[in-house]
Amino acid sequence: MTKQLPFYETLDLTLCGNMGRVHRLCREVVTIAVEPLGLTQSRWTTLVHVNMLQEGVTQLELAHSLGIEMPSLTRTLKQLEESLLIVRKVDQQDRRSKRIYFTEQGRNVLSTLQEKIADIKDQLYHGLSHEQLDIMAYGLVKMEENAKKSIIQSTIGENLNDT
Amino acid sequence: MTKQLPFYETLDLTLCGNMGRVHRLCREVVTIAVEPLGLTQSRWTTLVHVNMLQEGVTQLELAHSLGIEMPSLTRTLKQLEESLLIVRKVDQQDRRSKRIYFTEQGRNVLSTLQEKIADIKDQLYHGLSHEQLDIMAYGLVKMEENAKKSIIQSTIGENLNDT
DNA sequence: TTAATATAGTTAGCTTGCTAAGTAAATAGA
DNA sequence: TCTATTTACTTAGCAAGCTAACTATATTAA
Repeated sequence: MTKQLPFYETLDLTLCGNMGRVHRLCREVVTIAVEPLGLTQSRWTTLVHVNMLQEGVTQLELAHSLGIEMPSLTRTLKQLEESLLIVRKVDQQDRRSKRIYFTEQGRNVLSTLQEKIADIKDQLYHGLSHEQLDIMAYGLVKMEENAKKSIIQSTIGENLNDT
Repeated sequence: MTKQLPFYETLDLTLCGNMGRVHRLCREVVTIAVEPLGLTQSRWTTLVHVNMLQEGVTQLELAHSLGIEMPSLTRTLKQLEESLLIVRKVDQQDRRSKRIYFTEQGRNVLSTLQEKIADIKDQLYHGLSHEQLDIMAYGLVKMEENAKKSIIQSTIGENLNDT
């Protein structure tokens, strides 16, 4: 009833391609839903994470939470600031870092956004049990660990070649 | 032993972000490994799919298999052709379509590529059972279906507004 | 047979990830 | 205290996904 496809075999050929495709599709679903708010994928994701980590978060903390690099975040924050949804304030304790705050308008957009996301979540996970979703989460975390380990080892290999 | 994270809760906030991150990381692992071959992610993925669907496949069939749109594929094929790994021949039965074939050099690259991918697959799936991987596959397929259904419904909604 | 529509592929330009290299502020060492 | 290094962020430009709009060929209908 639950199993269906030989994942191990399927991915033998396409590796992580399936994940990329599903990711693009899910992203598209949300983007269609939030289009009236003038939000693209990177913008709505960023708003959700700012709220999750609390206002006043630094850009570095935010980038880490989103799993993206600083330059990618810089661009998105610039766009959000231009749309008057957030403001960036220099931290007076450490004037290198900037902290993110919502504007009034930003908070309104966030609350509409969260309602829409809740609806979509139900649609996307339809037909999957909490148990199955937990196993998927475990698998994703495991693969992320494995990938990072592998990347680190490649980097060490490079450095050895330098000497 | 297997479960660990509350996926359902985690994704409540970040939705498909986890998938995107894991996808980017896995892609990076392969890209590092195949860099000596001068292949980027889109190029090696395309080579693997051409081989999977057999030489002589049309661009449309290939795009569908890769889960990407034609313009994305056009660019990648152009690069692969410039690197002398494939050739595109106009189908004489239907002169609109083009069929893809490997060059001698392309076949050599493919075989090295496949060895490397097999190694990486083992690394990335390390610590996951076939059963867990099957559940992940099922979940991905299910989410893909759900997402497509949702996108179709949005499109219908748009058309109704037009009348 | 000719005009209208559909299909395969291309081109142009957007989004959002990335790395490399730069600036300005903070910290460590001489 | 003054220089050197590290850190937070920015800028510039590449990679690879996308849509919209184009060309050329094939099909369908008048």
